Amino acid sequence: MKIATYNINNVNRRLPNLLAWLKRARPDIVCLQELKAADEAFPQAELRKAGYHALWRGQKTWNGVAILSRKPPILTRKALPGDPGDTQSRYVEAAIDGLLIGCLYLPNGNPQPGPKFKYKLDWFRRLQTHARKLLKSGAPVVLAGDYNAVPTDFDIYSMNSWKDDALVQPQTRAAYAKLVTQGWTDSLRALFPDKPMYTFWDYKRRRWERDAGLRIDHLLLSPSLSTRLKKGGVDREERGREGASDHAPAWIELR
DNA sequence: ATGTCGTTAGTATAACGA
Repeated sequence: MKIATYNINNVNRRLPNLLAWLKRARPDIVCLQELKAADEAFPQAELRKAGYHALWRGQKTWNGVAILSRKPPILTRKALPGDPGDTQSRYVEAAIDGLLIGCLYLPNGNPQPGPKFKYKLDWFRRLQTHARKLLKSGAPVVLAGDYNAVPTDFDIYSMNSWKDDALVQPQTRAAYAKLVTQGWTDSLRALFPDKPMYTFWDYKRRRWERDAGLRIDHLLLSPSLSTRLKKGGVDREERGREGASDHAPAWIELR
């Protein structure tokens, strides 16, 4: 079973890229982030035609998450618990084919310090709480998405112009590490301990051309799934295509 | 400090988020 996460950076603008990639990569399940589309603007019909069911929580202009799947999904959550006042569309969760899939878009948090960074850390804490409950349930869980967290200096081409960025701050890294040490497996790092495995290249300053990337999209596996991890990768070539998102799809295959 | 890309408000450009 192939599971992918892809920050699509506007699902309607990138729809041709998305459809072409789905055809090439043939994933069974895809977590999408940054739909940047209201619920009613989600391209459900086109994706259905391409063979995918979808569950989504959209939002005009910003955020928005979706889960695509070849088999019909069962919605389990449309928001991360812990703050009923949080109106941003950043989490959707579903049961598909014996798995529980959490699709998340963690806040960027820039500029830091400030209210946006506080929101990021608060959101991270809520994710830790929810993730701990999922682990305790014993269910086979994949938590996939754009974490907006660079786990270590090895996950970035250079720290020089990112020192003050929310993605690399010690608090961000500590929050990610604390989450993983609950018992999750960072699949791509587990499969490739010696390769950076970047998933994002900023549009600015020719960062794609220079391979100045960051690894911020992650697929975390609960213990029962970590033993089923067979293959994984990043479809880097998607980042180089015409009209591409600034992220590339990251994927795994489970036995 | 800057870079890029796209959206929004609201009609030309500036601000904003990522």
